[in-house]
Amino acid sequence: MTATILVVEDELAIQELIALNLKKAGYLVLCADSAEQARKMSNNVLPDLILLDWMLPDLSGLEFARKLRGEERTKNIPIIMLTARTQEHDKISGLDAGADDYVTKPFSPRELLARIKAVLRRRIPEISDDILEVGGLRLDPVTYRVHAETAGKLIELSVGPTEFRLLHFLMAHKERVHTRTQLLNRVWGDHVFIEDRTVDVHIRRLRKLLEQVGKEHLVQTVRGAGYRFSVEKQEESAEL
Amino acid sequence: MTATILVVEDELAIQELIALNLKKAGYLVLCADSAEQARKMSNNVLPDLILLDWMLPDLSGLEFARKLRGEERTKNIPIIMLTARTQEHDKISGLDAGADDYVTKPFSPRELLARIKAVLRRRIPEISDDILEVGGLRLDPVTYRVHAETAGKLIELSVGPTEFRLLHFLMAHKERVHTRTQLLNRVWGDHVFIEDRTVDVHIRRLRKLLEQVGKEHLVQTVRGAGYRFSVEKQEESAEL
DNA sequence: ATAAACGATGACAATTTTGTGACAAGAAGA
DNA sequence: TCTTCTTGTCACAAAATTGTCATCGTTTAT
Repeated sequence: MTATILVVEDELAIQELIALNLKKAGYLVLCADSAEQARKMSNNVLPDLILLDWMLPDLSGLEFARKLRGEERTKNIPIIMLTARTQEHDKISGLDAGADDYVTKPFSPRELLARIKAVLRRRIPEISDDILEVGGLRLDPVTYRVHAETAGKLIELSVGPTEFRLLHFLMAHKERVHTRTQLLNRVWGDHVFIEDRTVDVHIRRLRKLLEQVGKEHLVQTVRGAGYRFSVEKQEESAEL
Repeated sequence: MTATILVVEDELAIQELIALNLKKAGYLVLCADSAEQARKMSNNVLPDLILLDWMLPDLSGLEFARKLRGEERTKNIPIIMLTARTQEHDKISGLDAGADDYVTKPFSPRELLARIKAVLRRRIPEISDDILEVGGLRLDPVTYRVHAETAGKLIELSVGPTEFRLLHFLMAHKERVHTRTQLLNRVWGDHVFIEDRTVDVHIRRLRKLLEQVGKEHLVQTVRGAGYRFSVEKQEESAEL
């Protein structure tokens, strides 16, 4: 559960404060006060999360984030941007460059910690190529096939590429509710500009497929939140 | 539980003394010896509490407090005034400017610490994604599910989005009374324009759900104050 | 005791959210 | 090129949620 966090911040007072906070919270902390130094550090140790100030002496935090995202080794490390600016366009370009979250100065250490926790918790393990078997469904990422077991018989479903990825993701993270935006980011990709409602349509298509084998209950709607792949029944509240 | 405290005090000896004490008590400390310096610091970091000397070289502590109160980001940070004067009218104008408490010099570190603790205790903690289990209820923010244990059986409740957030908040801050306005701010959001009474209705809906599993006693009314989620039984008012 | 304040409750209409079929643009393949 | 599939968006239908109100029951104060 302990994670290593790399703090890139050139104002030493702030750097120190953050470091203290993080250490108290049980994280391992690395500090750098420039992009160059940060680069060197991440050559040796790959942190679990990077806390990155927007303004750095040698390179803008934005550029640095882009660099990190560009390299295979570092591209999946979550980044939290620390920025003094509050303009909307900055938010967008910060997130666009791959920041997972951002915190504007002045920030409260308490809030920062909460966000760090949130990002780390959100960190979902990479999807592997393992065969997934959940709720009578069997999905094989290698052969791209989905089979359903109904009454002892195995039936293959013809799933389109997108539905396959969607189902794959949902099965890999079953029981957990995913917002439409999360699904777009994880299944379609981080940078797509697609309507949230599109997810609904694909969920619909997925359900249609699962209907053929009587498994449509596996994909559940959580009103106001998102969707969930779940083996447990969705409980009807007893009526009054 | 650890909090960040900004100490604004121009007498270095005192500043140091305070800082030492606070650090010993496990707080994170930032120091400034002028309003100007304090302002710079609060551009970067929002402390959980500000310890503010009445007399500063550049600006009176009073004015500084007013400034803090005037800005959206800082207006909710509790302030403890440190003053050498003991006149009643100073107390009043100090509190008027938004100080939550004040301590007169000379003070005992023990007293200062006690007051700091008291002020910080009022602070409402953040909500996290942890599973909450209270009074036979189990709420899981990740799966968006609420289960109740009745007679050894687990029953899932179908909770709507708002009731879910409300229940989440109440459970996260159990045993504490929340006014309707506080609930609106924390559950609905800060800037909504919704009637206070609406909270009643949602409390009612929540209770209705909990009734199904015989847990309606968990949500209690505190007349004239607000509502409370409590495991302890509501006391029968013993008359005097 | 009576009035005033406060909270509980049921009803309801407006709004929000989700389901669903259709469609056109594009991709892939023959 | 001509099909065939896939996919993102839209419009509308269906369903659930939610804020407000009117009313009623309780407690508190005068």
